[in-house]
Amino acid sequence: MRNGPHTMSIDKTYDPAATEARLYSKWEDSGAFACDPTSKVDPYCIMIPPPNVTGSLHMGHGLTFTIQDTLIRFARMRGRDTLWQPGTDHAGIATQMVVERELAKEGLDRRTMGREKFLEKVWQWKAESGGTITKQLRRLGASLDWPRERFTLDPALNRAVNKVFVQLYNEKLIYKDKRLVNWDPKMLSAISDLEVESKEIKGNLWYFHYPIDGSDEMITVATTRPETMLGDTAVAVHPENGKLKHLIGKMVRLPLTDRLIPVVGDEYADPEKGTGAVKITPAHDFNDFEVGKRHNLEMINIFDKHAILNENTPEKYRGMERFEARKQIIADMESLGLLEKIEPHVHAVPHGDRSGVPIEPWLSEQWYCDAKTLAAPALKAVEEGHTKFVPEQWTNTYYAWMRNIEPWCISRQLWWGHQIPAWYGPDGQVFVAHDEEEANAMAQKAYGKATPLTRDEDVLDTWFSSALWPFSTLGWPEQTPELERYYPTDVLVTGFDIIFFWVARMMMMGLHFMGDVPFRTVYMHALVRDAKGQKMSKTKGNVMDPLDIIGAYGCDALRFTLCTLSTPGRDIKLAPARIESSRNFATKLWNAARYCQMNECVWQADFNPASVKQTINKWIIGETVDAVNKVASQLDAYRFDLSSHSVYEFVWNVFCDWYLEFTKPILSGTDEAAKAETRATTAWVLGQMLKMMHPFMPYITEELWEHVVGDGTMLITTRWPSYDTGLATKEAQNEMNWVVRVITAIRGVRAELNVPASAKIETLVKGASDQTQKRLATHGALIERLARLSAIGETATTPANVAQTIIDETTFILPLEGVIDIAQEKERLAKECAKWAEEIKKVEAKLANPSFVDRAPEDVVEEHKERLENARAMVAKLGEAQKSLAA
RNA sequence: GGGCGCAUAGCUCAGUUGGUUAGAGCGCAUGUAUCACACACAUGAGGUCCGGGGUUCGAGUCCCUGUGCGCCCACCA
Repeated sequence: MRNGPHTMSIDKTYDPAATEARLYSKWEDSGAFACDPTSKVDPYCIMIPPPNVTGSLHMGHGLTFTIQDTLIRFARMRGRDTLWQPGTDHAGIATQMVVERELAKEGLDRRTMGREKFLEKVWQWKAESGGTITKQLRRLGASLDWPRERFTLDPALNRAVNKVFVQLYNEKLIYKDKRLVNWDPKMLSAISDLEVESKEIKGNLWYFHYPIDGSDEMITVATTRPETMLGDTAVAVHPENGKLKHLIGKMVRLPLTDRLIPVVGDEYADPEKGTGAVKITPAHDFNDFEVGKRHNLEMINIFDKHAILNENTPEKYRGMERFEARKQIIADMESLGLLEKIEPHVHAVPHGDRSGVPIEPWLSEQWYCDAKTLAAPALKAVEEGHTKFVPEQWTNTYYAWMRNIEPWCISRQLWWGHQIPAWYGPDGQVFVAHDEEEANAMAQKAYGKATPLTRDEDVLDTWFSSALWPFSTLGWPEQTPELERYYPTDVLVTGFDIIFFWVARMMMMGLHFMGDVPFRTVYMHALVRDAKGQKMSKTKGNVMDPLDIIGAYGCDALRFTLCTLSTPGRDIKLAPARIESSRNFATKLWNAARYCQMNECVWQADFNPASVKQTINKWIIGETVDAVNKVASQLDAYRFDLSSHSVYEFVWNVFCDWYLEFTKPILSGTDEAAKAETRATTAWVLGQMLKMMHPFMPYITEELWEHVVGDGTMLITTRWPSYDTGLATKEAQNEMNWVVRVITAIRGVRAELNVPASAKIETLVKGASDQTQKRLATHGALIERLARLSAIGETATTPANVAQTIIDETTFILPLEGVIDIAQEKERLAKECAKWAEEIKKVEAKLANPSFVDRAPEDVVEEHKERLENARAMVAKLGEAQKSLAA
């Protein structure tokens, strides 16, 4: 009879843990995850957003990787040659901070260790903890092509980074500049604008008097940062400010210092703000820097890299930390009688997103990338539709940022990262080269002799190497078959929080170096929040660990839940109840499969769905085809919520609730031909369900595939169903819908009249058409079983005191005399009658409106007419039924 | 200051180019140990589609406006 593994009976309960461990290895070992660069079929590629190498899986990962895996599995089943490129990111600042913290526990400090020793430690740390995230990805069922795993600091990727750097430098798109940067005094590094987070701070506005030189007059300025006054080199007033413009050109004696500074006229000074006069500290404020440039002002840097006051400040303040200096200066100004007042003031203060400390605009020499130039083609590519955002509204966010893009500060004063490929000669001459050898050769040429060079100490912003990810992982700058085949990739799946950090920069670099966009579509998913909609955070204690959830409910339950909640434009509120219901869904499928096995519904490889004769089988095959197509088109539209819902509805509400119940009378009956056909159909439908569920719930479906099909194939690599839509017939659908309506109606009457579920009662039909007669002959046994009837008879007249329900032209009579409460039944009928009467009123009003009849499309009008007719018939029949009760 | 999103059942959310009686899950109520499944089955209750105005024969859906909530960017006088 049966052969292969499917002869093993399906256990009474599904054991996710055992299944997940076994099947993941089976898939991975079989090579199912691997792409085939030599293949002739269409490629499909997704680049993983590389998680931090030392990180561990959180719910945001859970979501993004579930979506990616769902897409990859779906594409794979549709016969595409899929590459889901795995890898991890070195995450410069984040990782360096983690390792520094670890070292601090041992009483070690990177500065005393030195660069080389420290980097050794970081690599060691990476070796120890770097596997965590990839192991966890496997637990999610992620079907990544593991042998192709890359790390952003791999030597090959370093070569790509250097090549890009050198070329952009030669094209003058990377340059060194001395200007204000966002300086993080804790990290002791410059950071980019994007790494700065504004935080609302309740501070003060201090009003200081500055004496005008050679007069008794004072000019008053307001500041939130008193300590910077030591670096003031001017006071600005608006050139048209009537009250203050007479001071332009005068000199001010800057208190606490001996310096004389000018009053300048500049439009930056807003007469409405503060006192109308503003102190100018060009070395410590971005706006003041611009004012300083316009007026050729001196720039006095008063901080060292720790934001401690330096030798450019009066001796008294030297060595003070910035906030300590602030207090002292306020006190000193007050004792000089130069503090006018203090006003409470709420303002935004920039903080380093990693260090959490206020950043300091600080004058230093850094490497910059000319993002404006690179952004132009990246903007155009989206405008022309070469890359599309889903949901579309993110396009605007992308545009807005790209159009106002500023130079990108790419150098970091860290050790962990790609060291900048620039070398300096003794005189400071710069040699930007692919490697030291090339730099030496350049120096030899420049100096006419071998000259020792020192390498730039800085490393590149992590996002610099991430920006190259879509092509560096494929082997660029080598012209590999992979690069040729998988670039541009199909879709990038990511959160909107890194649209600027990463998406925009991949676009810029991809277009510049590959001449094409890195991905055709960008799918932006939401943020995962807790059940109450709060952001998950350790401090709030509301973090849900995906691995805990997997342990408790199974991986498939978590994945399915995340998909169902993935509605575009809405954050995901992850409630345990939802995960539970997904787990229940998996159990439902499991039990349905058990039913099939118990009833010997055996998969037949040569089953032809067009050959079935039984209406229930024709019907379910049509429903299956519809469901498969619906799921596919919803997945194509990235509607994971709708597609998972469609799957759920079909499996539970169509297959389990109705079809399996329909099979029962046949499978326990005596018509062997019908039985055989139904068994084969059931197995076939179950197989199709496993296929359509597989992208969402890979484990349980693969496990059941072994039992149901058992021919040694793996579901992961089977083909997604594609059928002739002609398999769905309107007749079968109408007929089975009618059966469902009859059963539901009778059940409803029974329940409302409190007929015990165990009581089998008779029903009589009155006024049945030929079609209904025929249908009753076919499906009578089925209706009897599901509506718990003892028999279905016929009558020409309505007996007294019975319950009735009307389906189309037919009245179904439940002779419950003595059982039912007449008054209650009357009320039930009256209620239903009222509902239809309401409908009549509404539709009549519409049809009586001449402009509706004139202007609405004909079919809509026709439909309304039918509705009216139907409603009138219902009212008439219900009226009759009521009369029969009164008799 | 600039921009974006959301508001539908007690809760979480669907609702396609405007067109039957606005749907689902959870929760709730009632009943059921029925031979796949109590993580289940059956039946039911539950809605001012945020307020106001407009377009239209017809608006949950389109436009304007108001309110509430959330997010992004800019902003250290």
